[in-house]
This record gives sequence, C-alpha cells and structure tokens, in this order.
Amino acid sequence: MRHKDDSKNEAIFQATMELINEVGLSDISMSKIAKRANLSSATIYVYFANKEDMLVKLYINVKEKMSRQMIHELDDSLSTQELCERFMRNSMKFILDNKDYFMFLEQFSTSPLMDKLCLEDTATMFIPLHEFIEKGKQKGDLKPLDTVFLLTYCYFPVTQLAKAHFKGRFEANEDRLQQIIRMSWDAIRL
Amino acid sequence: MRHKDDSKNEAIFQATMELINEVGLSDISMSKIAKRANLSSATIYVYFANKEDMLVKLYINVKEKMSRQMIHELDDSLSTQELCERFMRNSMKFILDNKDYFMFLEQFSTSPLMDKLCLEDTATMFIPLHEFIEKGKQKGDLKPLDTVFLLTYCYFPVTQLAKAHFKGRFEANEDRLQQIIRMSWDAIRL
Amino acid sequence: MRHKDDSKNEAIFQATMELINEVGLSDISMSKIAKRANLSSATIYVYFANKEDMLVKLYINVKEKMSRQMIHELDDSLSTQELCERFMRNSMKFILDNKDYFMFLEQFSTSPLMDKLCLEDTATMFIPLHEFIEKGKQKGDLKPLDTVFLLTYCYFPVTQLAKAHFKGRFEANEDRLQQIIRMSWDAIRL
Amino acid sequence: MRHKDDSKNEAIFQATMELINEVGLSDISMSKIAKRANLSSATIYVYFANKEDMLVKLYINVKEKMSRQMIHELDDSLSTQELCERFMRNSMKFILDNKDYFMFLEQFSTSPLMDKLCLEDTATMFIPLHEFIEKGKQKGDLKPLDTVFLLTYCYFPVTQLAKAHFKGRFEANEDRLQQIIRMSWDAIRL
DNA sequence: AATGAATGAGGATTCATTCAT
DNA sequence: TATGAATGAATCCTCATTCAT
Repeated sequence: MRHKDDSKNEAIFQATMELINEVGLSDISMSKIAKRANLSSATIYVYFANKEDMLVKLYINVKEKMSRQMIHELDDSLSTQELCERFMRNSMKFILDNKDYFMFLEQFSTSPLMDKLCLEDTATMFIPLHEFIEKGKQKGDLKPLDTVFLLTYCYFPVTQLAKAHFKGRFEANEDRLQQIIRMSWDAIRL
Repeated sequence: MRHKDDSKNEAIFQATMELINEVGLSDISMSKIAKRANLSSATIYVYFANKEDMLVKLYINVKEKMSRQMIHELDDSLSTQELCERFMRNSMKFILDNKDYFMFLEQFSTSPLMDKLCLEDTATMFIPLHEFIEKGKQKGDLKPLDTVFLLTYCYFPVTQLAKAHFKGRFEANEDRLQQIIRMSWDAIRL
Repeated sequence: MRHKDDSKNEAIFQATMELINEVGLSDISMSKIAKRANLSSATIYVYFANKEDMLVKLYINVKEKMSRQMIHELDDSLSTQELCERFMRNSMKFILDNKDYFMFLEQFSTSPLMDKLCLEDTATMFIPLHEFIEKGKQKGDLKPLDTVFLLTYCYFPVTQLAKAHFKGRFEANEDRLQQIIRMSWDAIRL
Repeated sequence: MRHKDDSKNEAIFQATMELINEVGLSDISMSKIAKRANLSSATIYVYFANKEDMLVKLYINVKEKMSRQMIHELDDSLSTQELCERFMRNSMKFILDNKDYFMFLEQFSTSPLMDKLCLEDTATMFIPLHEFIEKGKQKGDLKPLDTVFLLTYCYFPVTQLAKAHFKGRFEANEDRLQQIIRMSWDAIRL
C-alpha cells in the first residue's frame, strides 16, 4: 500500500515517543497517540497493522538512528583506544541530543515485548562496531574476551551518566565523560 | 473480625511479578493479578490503596530483599578488591536465584512511575556499600571518582551477563564471572 | 434486638444527611457513611437491615421531627389566619435551623424510592394541621377547596424562600417572610 | 466516515429519562442507559464526555423545551391576569404531556449536581416571563414584590396538582385547575 | 488515503453485603 | 455488640480495532 504522506508516519512515531516518556509504555493508547499527532486513531491503522506492529517499527527505526550515530566516523585510521573513546562520545551525544529516543529504548528493551517479538535481529546494525572490537583483540589491544562484554563496558557507563544527568543528579560534563572513558578503557584494554 | 492474612500480601506480590515477567508491566491488570493469586480483585484493595500503591510497595519490598543479599557478608575484614568481588558474586547469585525479582526491577526502574513516585529513597539501602567504596578510595585502592560510578562498573556487567544467560545467549558460568570481575576491578582500581 | 448504643443510630443518620447534602443521594455509599460516622460499615448492618431500610427510617425520623416543629404551638385559641401564619413561621424556622434535614427531604421526596416504599403514611403526622384547615373552612375563613392545596400555598413559598436564602440569592429576612405570609393568606382566604 | 446520528443523541436522552423515572437518579447507570437505548455503553461516550456532561446536556435540553412551551402564546395583547392564567395552563399541559421530562427535572433540580454545575444560567430562558410580570407590577395589577415569588405562586401549585394527579390521589381536571388559577391570582394581584 | 462513528472487551475501582471473630 | 476481611457484582470509562463513507 502506498502512503501519500510520509510525514504522518513520523508524526505517529514522534507522538508515541513523547507520550511514552511522559506517561510510560504502560499508559499510552492509540487514541492518545492519535490525538497528540493530530490524527484520527483510524489513520494509524492505515500506516500500521496494529499497535504492536507500530511499536516494533518504531523500535527498529529508533535503534537504526542510534546505531548510525554511534558508529559515526569510526574508521580504521583510528587506534583501538581512539575508537572506543569515539564510540562512547558518539553514544553520549546521541543520548543527550535525543532524550526521547533513548528513554523509549530503555523502556521498550526491558519489556517482554522484546523477546516476544524476536527483536534481536537489530544486532546486525552494530556489526561494524563488533568488527572493530575483534580487530582490537587481534592487535592485542583488548582483552581476549566476548566482544559483547567489551562493548558493555563502553556503553553502560555512558547510559548511567546520561540518566543521572537527566534526573538532575549530576551534570554530564566533559570531566565526567573523560573519567568514564578512562575507566572503561582500563576495563577492556589488555 | 477476620485477621489480615500475611500470606495474601505475598500472594499478590508473587502473582504480580510472575505476570510482569510473562506479559510485561504494560499489560498486567488488577484482575489478572487477582486471578493468578486466587483472589477477588476487590480483595487486593483491602491490602493496597490502588494499583500504583501496590506496585510501589512491591518495588520497595523487592529492592530491600535484593540489597540485603547484595551486601551479604561484606565486612571490614575484606580487602577492597575482595569486597568488590563479593559484591559482584552476591549480585549475580541474587539475580540468578530470583529471576522474577530482577526482571520486575528492570522493567519498573525504567518506567516513568519511578520518577513520578520519587522512589530514589531506596538509595539508603545501599549505604553500607557506599561506605565500603568510600573507604576504598581513602585507602588509595580505588580511583578517586564518584562512588556511584565505581559501583556502576561493578553492577552493570553482572546484569548484562545474567540477561544474556536468561536469553540463552551464553551461560553465566564461573569463567565468565571471573572475567567480568577482573574487568570491573581494572576499571575502578587506582 | 437491643442496641447498646443509641448514639450510634444517630451518628449514622447524621453522617448520611451530611453526605447527601455534600455529594447527593446518588453518591453516598455505606462505606462513606461508615467512615463519616467513625464506624465500620458492618456496624451499620447491626442497626439496619440494609441501605434502603436505613434511608427509610431516616426519612421517617426526619419527617417526624419536621412535622412536630411545624405544628408547634398551634391550638384552637388562634384565629385561622394566625394559625396559617404560625405554621409558615414554624416551617421557615425549622428549615433554616435544619438545612441538612430539609435538603435531605428535598432530594429523597422527589426520588422514586418514595413511591416504591409507600412512604405516604407520613401523612398521618400532619393530621392536626389538616384539622385546623378543615375548621377554618367550616368557619368560612378559608376557600372551600381541597385541604392539601390550601396547605400547599402555605408551605411551598416558604421552601422557595429558604432555598433562595441557602443559595445566597436573597436573604430570608422578616420583611420577605411577611410578604409571603400575606400572599399565601390572600390565596387561601375566602 | 459515518455520520453522527442525531437520533442516537435523542435515544440516549429518552432512555435516561425513562430510567430516572423508573429507578431514580441515584440508580441509573451508563450501562443501564445503553441497554435501554440499544447501544453499547462506549457509544454514549462518542456523544458525551462523561455521565455528568450527559446529564447536564439533558437537563438543559429539557429545560429549554419546557420553558418554550410555558411561554407559548404569551403576548402583550393579554391582560396580566390572562397572562398568568395562560402560563399556568401552559405549565400544566406541559407537565401532563411530558411526565418523564417533568419527573426528571424534579429529581435533578433537587440534587447537588445542580449547584455543583452552576446551572442557574437556565434562568435566561424565562426572561420573557419575568418581563411580563414586571409590566404587570408597573401597571399596578400585581403586588410590588420580587418577581421570582410572584412566579413561584403561579408555578408550584401546578406542579403539586400534577404530582397528585400522577400519584392517583386526585385528577388534574379543569375544575381543580380553575381553583388553583384563582388562588394564585388572589395571591399575587394587588 | 483519511476519518469520525461504533463497539465488545476489558481497565481500575467501589459497591452493598456477609463472614468470622 | 462491633468490626476488619472478603467478595461478586456493578460502577464509570477507555481500549484496540473495525466500519462506512
């Protein structure tokens, strides 16, 4: 089916994320989303098969945006350490610039919906990242452990700092960012 | 008059966690919980003011259990490194032994309910832990950074390993546990 | 069955009337009444068979109080005109002194509950009043019409003035009372 | 899209009034109304925001109908006395022809909902009537008292006769109507 | 393509009442 | 006598979805 208006798609996504951040995944509804997006609920069903389908497509869409930004300007010219630092800086920037996206992902990825919908295919988006890590291990820069864990040590501290920042607990400034970059590197380097 | 039955309280908690793990925080309902707990919905309102109240009390209850186990057998006789290791091992054990508790906390803590309800007071449960970290910093064993971050590096890798384990991606065996204990220590030690 | 504590009966009545005036007959509930009267709901069922029974008994109780005060100091020594005036003044005083009672009666007496419960027996309470009117007709002081109507002309203007007073529209002062006493007398006198 | 069906609006109103007359304002429910009107409860919420909104709109609707019929064919060609008589006859006719409407108004107007909703604006519907009374006073036909009271003496006797009629106590025949018209005129004329 | 109308199913919560002490 | 616990039935209302235009 052809959609005249691609912006409607985006409006639905945007409205959904806003609402999820305001009231939570458990309290959104198609009619609330429609109202926020200035549409009729019925219109959503022109673009998506049902609620689940919409949420899944939103998830994939957001995850894609995130992964694209996270691996931005990562290339072989950089040292392993520089790669990790850039990845962490990219991640932090994405999260701070896109609070709604991030908070949506946080909620959605802890919900059983994820497993139910077999959404792990999104892993493919991070293939380049994995490859850099693999190379780092081969070069003897990184500990010879599961790539997933090496990445965990780079990614999670960033999310924790961002969340503390959003909650007003402490600012995600350059100083703190450098601190966790240092800690993460100490964790994963050989 | 009849006595209030403490086991009913527990049955409601148990039913709620089971359901949250099966269908997700967004899809539980008081009637589902009641059915699972073999009660009338109305009975839940004898024990709790409303759904929110029930969830909050459940959260506090579970968080308490978790914090108690996490700081189990941590004392001043241990070196800083041993403390961190034991904390990580305690955490892993709790999560693996109490999947339902953990999964519930994961979902609940990413939901806006948390902020809405100012549930950060639970921080007090971890005071002993914070004190150990502070002492470790004073002794020159740990990097002189925010305690919260030092703890993040100990806690999150554990959760990630546990989650991968639950999803069947790879086993949370002694080997892998030792690996992350090592990485975390490298991250936080001076 | 014997009730130890007669004041409980009264407390239930009082709580019910207060609530009816605050939220309306349609929004009272046994538990609200119990809470207001500082009792357990179950206790109400010690004193009354059920909600309907309670309301009926309350109605009769209030109607009795009202009728007693309305015919206060009416006797054969007074002229027909004086009788009517005193009846109107008694009515006004009762209403102004017992807003809750009056408002309860207003709501209850327009509801189908009334007919359903065949509560017209209360008519007996006003027998003395009817007799005075009959005598007034025989003496040639009053129009030879249905007694009920002659009384209507005395009673309703009072209620209307009282209601306007309660709503703050205008004060039920001596002047206005005299005006309606005059009008009513003009209406019913021969 | 389907068109909003005006008859549905009316069906909801009709069902509500019927039920209010059968079981009372305190015992109607949205589901009973829906059933009576052959609709799904949810459909009512397409037409009205909530129960209160529906009742208020019903009230205004009915009050409008009533006021229109009450002032039917009242014009300056009539003497003050004729005006009052016609008003009383109009009122009686409306009430007898529309028992449901009248009984609904009776219940609704004694309920706290009225005050809560500041529904006194309906007074504007009776402006022409007030003007006639004012003129009557100026011409020296009526007592120089509050218009509201002069009208009270015309209106309430009618309602009382109608209610007695509905209850089968005595018939609202021409004779009785003439009697109260006469009494009311005696009450208000100078 | 777009949408207001329509709805059965289900949401949280409260109800009047009874039970057990 | 008095009452907190317990509950099936009912409350108002919202849900995701489909219909008809």
